Amino acid sequence: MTEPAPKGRPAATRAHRPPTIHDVAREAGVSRGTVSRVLQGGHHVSPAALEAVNAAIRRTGYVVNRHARSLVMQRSDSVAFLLTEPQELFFEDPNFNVLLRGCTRALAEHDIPLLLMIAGNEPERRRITRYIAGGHVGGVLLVSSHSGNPMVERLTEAEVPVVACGKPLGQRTRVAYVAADDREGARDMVRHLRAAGRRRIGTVTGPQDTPGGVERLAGYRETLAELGLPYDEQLVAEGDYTRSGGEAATARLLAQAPDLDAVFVASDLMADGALTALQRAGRRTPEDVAVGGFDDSPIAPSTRPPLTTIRQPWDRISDEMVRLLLARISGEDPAAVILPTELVVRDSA
Amino acid sequence: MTEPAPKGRPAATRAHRPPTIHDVAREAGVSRGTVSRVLQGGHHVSPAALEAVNAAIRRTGYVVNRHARSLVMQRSDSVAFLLTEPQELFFEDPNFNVLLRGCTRALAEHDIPLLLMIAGNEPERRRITRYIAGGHVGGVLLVSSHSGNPMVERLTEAEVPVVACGKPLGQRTRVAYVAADDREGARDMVRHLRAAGRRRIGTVTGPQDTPGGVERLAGYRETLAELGLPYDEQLVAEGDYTRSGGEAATARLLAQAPDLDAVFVASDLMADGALTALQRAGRRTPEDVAVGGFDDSPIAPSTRPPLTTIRQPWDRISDEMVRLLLARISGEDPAAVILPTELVVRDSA
DNA sequence: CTGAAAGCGCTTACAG
DNA sequence: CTGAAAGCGCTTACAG
Repeated sequence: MTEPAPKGRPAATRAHRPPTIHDVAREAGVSRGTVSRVLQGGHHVSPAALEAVNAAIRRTGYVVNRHARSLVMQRSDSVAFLLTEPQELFFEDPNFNVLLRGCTRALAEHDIPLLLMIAGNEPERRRITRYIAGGHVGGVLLVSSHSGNPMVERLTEAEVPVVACGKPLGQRTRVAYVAADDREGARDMVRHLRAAGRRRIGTVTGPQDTPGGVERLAGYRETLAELGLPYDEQLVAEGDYTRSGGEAATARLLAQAPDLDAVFVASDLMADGALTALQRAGRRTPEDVAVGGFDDSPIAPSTRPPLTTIRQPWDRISDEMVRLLLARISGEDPAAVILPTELVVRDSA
Repeated sequence: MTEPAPKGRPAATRAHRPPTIHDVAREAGVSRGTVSRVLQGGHHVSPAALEAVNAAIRRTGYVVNRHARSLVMQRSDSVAFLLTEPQELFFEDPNFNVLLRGCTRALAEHDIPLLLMIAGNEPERRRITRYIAGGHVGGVLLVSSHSGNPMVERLTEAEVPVVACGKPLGQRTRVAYVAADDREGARDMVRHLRAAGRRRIGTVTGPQDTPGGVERLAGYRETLAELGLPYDEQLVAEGDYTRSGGEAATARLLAQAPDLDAVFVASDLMADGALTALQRAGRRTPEDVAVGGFDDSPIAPSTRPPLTTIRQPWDRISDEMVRLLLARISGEDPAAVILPTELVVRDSA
């Protein structure tokens, strides 16, 4: 007694409907309400009923219909990974990959799907704001380091739980975030450089409207003072977290302070550019000029020479971002989590 | 007359519900059915009603609730981007970024959310299969080049529309795919090398269980024959699409055929490794040994020297993958789309 | 502890 | 062309 297939039926329509809560209820000899209670954690359910339902679920291969659930619960079970950096950075910087990978994994462990959203321009930002504010997403993992990002405020206004990667700068509202201890990491690197006998230590900073840009420079300054080394503006150049930006900044440094014997570069990608600039200038690394990076990104082991750097604990950062977001979603107040970094010594310093 | 906020209300619950189809209907003075018909494309709706509804939508700021829609339509409006490559490759190879970025953009233009899924091992694959087969996804963009990937068959079995990037090898079922013209691209590169005066042209291939590995080698062989150059097994080494794999394969080539004066490397990442191997061996590029890559990946302009390579049209590939998938979802039969490549001449050859 | 019932927001035959 | 009504699969007070 098979029904004739309707003409032009879309490929997406399944021939046989997957089992519903109704099938499970019948199979287990209980009501749909009881099945639902089991699904919600099994509270207020007798052991016998619980067992019967679980067995029925197994037999039928039941999987909850998330659309139905989201509809009645008035919220989505998915999480957005929202990237608001310019797209070249996303292409170039392996850190984004690592973070995206880590968050996908951490969410998968909670069986939560990740929606990738990239907001490169204002129309995109508006579209995405509308989508998220429409309640299609349970929470947002926000990657946007530059100060004054309009998305932070818009999402907060829409009452969507948000956790940022890195402390959002220039925001009036308090937002939960996870960050590595940038300042302490910078201090470790400068101490390492000094311990290796360097005295004229320059730095290529990140953009000064990003937390990493500000904090790593602060750590550099503090440690210089602590070590009794003078702070010299000629020894500081600002980069933009790109490889070519790092190369250019290092070239400026070399022109301003030809006698430098070490440079702390605020990201590995920029440090790779610094290596190129030094080679171009005929300086050997590390013999003439030692180079220290930041991130321990996937490129660090394969630069020439391999990069001494500060490891950001990306897996832990991902885990904590997801943990904080789930906490926010279930009503907890925002919190900040700062994770320790680690010096990784290779050949460049 | 504000209600007291219930204690412990989850942050995700909105204070004021977004407008529903019901609000729009009331505002426009029509029934909910008519509003829905307008939403579905405005067929069988009088111009007056259509206008009234559209105005009401604008006034209320109505956005369709996708959960409700998916529930009643029995299918999801989202698309999965499914990655089944080993994760190191995802970290290292910028092509994945470019493709992911392109697909996110192309889907965004259709207002379709992208779910990122990474299946690194069998438990993951099972979990993801269950999720997708559960109907939580309207279709799948599959990135998996290695032959015999179990996901292809499982997804086809689950009757989920699939479009692959690159021709899936060793599958019994026919699956839609989009690919660059690997063979023709390889031919262009070998011709270019020969035109530059090279006679002992080696090649580092991709894995021979991937379409790119097989096709680019085939193009190499054909062109050698066409040019009257002998095919010499000592001139061929297999790589694994990683930078270090390319370096190792090139070192083998150098040992087997010390007199080679050019090498066609089947990916830019491996070509970067090849550059390192050559430099280690004291060979200058391009003076002693010319190097041609494949991909025109983001790293190509910044290798040393900048890489001459074959451009894969990633934006078009993304567009076509999304177009094909949408066609599949609306019931069309699978198709294959082959896109032309382009020689990009820089300094390495 | 458990069942019956209402309702989440939408789409779609079915009559008119 | 249009409205009333049923129903998608689930959750959750409300009675018992």
